[in-house]
Amino acid sequence: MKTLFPLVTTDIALFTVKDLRLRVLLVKRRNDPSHGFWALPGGILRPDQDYSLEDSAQRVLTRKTKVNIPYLAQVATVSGPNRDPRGWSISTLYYALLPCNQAAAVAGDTIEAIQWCDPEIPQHQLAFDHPRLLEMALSALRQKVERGALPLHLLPAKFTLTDVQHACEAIMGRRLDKAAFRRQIKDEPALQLVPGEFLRGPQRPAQFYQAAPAFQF
Amino acid sequence: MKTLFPLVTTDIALFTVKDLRLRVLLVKRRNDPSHGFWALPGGILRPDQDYSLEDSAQRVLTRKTKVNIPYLAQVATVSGPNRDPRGWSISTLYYALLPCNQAAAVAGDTIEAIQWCDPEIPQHQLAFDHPRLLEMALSALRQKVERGALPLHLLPAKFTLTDVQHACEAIMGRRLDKAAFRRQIKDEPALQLVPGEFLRGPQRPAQFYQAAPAFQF
DNA sequence: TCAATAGTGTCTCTTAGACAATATTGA
DNA sequence: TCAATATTGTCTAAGAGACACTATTGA
Repeated sequence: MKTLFPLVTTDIALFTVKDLRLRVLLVKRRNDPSHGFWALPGGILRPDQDYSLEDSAQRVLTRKTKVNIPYLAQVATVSGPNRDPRGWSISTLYYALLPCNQAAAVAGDTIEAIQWCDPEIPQHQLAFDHPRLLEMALSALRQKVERGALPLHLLPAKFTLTDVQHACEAIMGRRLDKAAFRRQIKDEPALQLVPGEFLRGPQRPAQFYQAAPAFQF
Repeated sequence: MKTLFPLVTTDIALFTVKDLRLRVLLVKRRNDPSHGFWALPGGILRPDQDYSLEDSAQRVLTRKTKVNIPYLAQVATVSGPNRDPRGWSISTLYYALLPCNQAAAVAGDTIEAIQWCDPEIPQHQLAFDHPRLLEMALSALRQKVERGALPLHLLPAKFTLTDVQHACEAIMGRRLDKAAFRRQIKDEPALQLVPGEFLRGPQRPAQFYQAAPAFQF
C-alpha cells in the first residue's frame, strides 16, 4: 500500500578531514533502486530495532561502513511522492563527524564500494535527491562552525590549537586569521589544556589540548 | 503492524502577536489519544492527499483551525516508540507565522476549542511531548530573528518600522534599542517604503512599509 | 645560527548598545 | 503651545580582520 504508509529512511553525510581537506563518505549502491549509483549512506527505518531516527541512522551507518560514529546532528527531513522510485517517502538527514585517524571505513553489506570525496566538487552523479541533501548537510555544518562551535569530533583525542584551526578552515573552505581565531576560542570551556604535553618538532613546541568531558559539538 | 510502519505526523506551533505579546495557538483535543488535553495542532500524514510534509502540515492546520497560513518553517523531526500511545511514531515539527489581524481562527473538526496562549507560561498541561516541541519551535523562531530575519509575516500588509520592532520584541521577550534596530534594518531589501503613506495620529506621522515581493522570512 | 611553527601584540574599522537630540504631527 | 511618537545623531566599548612581532624548538 504505497499510498497508505510512506517509506521512512535516514541519510547521513559523514564528514572527516584528510590532509587538511574536508571529505564526505559516499557509497556505491549494490542493490536497486539506483543500483551502481553513488549516494550518501542511508537506509530504511526499522521500528522493531531502532529507538529513534538517530538510532536508525547510527545503525545504518555501522552496517554499511563498519564505523562507529561519535556524533550525529539532525539537519532536516525531506519528503514527497517522487524523490524515491519506490513511492511516497520521507528521509531525515543527519550529518556526522569522524576523526581522520578513524576514517579507515570499509564497505559493508549492500555496498559495492566507498569513497571519501570532496563535498563541493562531486566526481560522481549522486542518486535520488542526494545532491541537494549533501548541500544541506554541508551548509548546516558550516553554519554551526560559523557560530563558533568547535568541530573537535574531527580531531584525535589530543590536538593542538593549530589542528582545531585547520579543521575549521577545511570546513569553511577559507583561511582563518590565527590571532583572531585564538582570541575567539581563548575562553572556550570545551577546550582543556593537557599540562606538560606538547607536540614537538623542529620548531617551537605546541601545547596539546583535549575536549572537555561534557563536550558536545 | 505497529512495528513495521511508524505513525507519521506533523505538528505546528502557530505564532502570532496580539497586543504586543507573542501567542501560540493551542487546541483542545476532541478525540483519543489524549482526549480533552491541550496540544499543538497536528495530524497524520496522508500520502494520497499530501505532496510533502509541509503540505500535510498546511492541510492539517487548515482543517483544524480554518486559517490559511502564509509561512511554515521546519524545525526538527522527533521520533521513538513511546512518544505517542499509538506506537512507534515520528513527527515533523513546523512553526508558522500569522498576522494578528487574521488570527480570528475558529475550532474545526476534531477540535473542541482553541486558544492563543503565552508560549512561555503554559496555562495548560500539554499532551504527548508537546511541551518540548513548543520549546524547540520558540527557540528556532528566536534564533531566526536573532540572526536578523524580519518576521513580516506577523504584520499586516502595510506596517511601520515601529511595528516591526514591536514584533521582534514580542518574539525575543526583551526590549530592543530603537536606534540600533533601525540601523540594522536600514538597508534590508525585504523592506519597501510605500511612498506618501503614513500612519497618522496626534504625533509625527510614521512612514508605512511593505514586504518586498520576493520576501521570504 | 637558521628554518619553521607557536603564540602574542597592535592598529584600524565596524558595529551594538546606551542615550540624547531633533522633527512633525493633532489637539 | 504641548504631548506624543518618529527619526536621527553621538559617544563608547567590544570585537573582527589584517598584519607584524616575539618565542622556542631541532638541526
